Amino acid sequence: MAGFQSLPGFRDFYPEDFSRRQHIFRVWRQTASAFSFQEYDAPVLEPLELYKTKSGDEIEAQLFSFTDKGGREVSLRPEMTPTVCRMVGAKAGALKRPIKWFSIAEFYRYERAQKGRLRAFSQFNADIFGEPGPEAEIELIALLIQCLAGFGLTKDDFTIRLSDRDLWFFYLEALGFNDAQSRALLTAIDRYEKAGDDAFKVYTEAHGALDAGLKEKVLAFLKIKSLGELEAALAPFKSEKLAARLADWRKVLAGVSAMGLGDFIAVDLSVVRGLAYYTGFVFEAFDRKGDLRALAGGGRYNDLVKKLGGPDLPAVGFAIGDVTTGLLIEQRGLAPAQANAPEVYVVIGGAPERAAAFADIQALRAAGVRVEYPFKELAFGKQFKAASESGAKLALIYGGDELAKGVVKIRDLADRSEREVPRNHIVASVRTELAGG
RNA sequence: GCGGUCAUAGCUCAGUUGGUUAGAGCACAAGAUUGUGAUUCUUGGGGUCGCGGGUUCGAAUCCCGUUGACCGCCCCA
Repeated sequence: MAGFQSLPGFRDFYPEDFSRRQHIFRVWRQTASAFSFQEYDAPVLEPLELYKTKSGDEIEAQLFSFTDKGGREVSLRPEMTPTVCRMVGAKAGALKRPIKWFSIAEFYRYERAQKGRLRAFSQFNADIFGEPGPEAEIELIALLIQCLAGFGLTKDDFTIRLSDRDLWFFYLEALGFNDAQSRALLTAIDRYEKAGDDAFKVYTEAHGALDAGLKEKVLAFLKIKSLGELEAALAPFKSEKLAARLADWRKVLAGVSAMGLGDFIAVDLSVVRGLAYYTGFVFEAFDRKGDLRALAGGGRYNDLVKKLGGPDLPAVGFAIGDVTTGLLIEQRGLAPAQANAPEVYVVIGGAPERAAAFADIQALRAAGVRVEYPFKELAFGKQFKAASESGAKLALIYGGDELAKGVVKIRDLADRSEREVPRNHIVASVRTELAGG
């Protein structure tokens, strides 16, 4: 056993693990491109103050933060949102709207590792800046769905729960709660699913007993699971704010349905995300079977760019983690097999044939074909075994008989058929064969 | 930060009330097999039993500490 281990919550990516993660990244990147999002990246190390400004001083306990040799207080990035807000904020005037950006990056949090939660993990982040209307939510929710459906996951595997922090605030205001009371109630609502009635303790300790009738209304609102129920619940109120929120809800749900993704989305007002910086719609993606933690989460954060020193710029965004996504893909048997297997395995008769084989191997590789061959001289039987185990589709046979005739034998390793092709056409012949011939 | 379970080969694990040189399957490597692959057989490499200390004539086994993994709580950007 080696004297050193990786740090807790950090992972080594052996080739098999790496290719699993690459598959996840590939799907995310292709999907984001299809939605016409632009990729960016940023520093792994940022000023500690950036995260304290966004999340408060308490966040430091959960950061990989330290003082650098120049005396600067710094932190490994725990998330992308503050960074991307800074980047967009700095050049907001020069960027074409809508600003649709994504990134795939590794993040670091000083927390106790658990299933689906590590200290170093990767996330796909997608954000839209400069669009105040629900069109941005439609675009992002569709992207989120496709980022999971792209693995072969279906509406039976995951669901998007949609909620709305502003709607909650306006509703609680209409019921007569003040701002501080509403905030305490949202905390209770966030924990209600897990803690039940105990969730209201924080509220009652700070603001006194909660009127039974009002509590019932809050709980009824929390249990709303459809647009129809929401409309009915809001009907008695004559609030313009509530009417405007309802109009946005109709647009989002209609837009997502028109894309054929309506089955993936569920109205669920019990999701409020405990994060104070969200200002409107919030949404989370969950494993349907419920034995994994959240797959993805996001929402609208219209005040954050300004808070971090930029212009007043509306924004919506979400993030998906690689850890939980990987677990779900694994559980559903959707992991790809041998993603980077060679396409061609070259079987070489002996030393005299090696030079000819090398010339063609290099020509094929330069043409982009994935080619493998044995380093040492081996019996034909062993080479065919190795070819088969490599996962290659084709074997090219460079034997004395073939080279004397100026040909190469191509063997299809799946159906075991063979044919001879002229050596000077080898690249074109292999391409045709790989294309399905 | 708190509580629980666990740690033996690359992987999955066995290992008696403490007793000689710590085992199996899989995986890996070589040979049987000098022009055709999934079988079979033979052989081989690989472990200071997570690490440190203690008890004992003797520790993988018992005790203490420590590190790590997993599960739950807190938190979850």
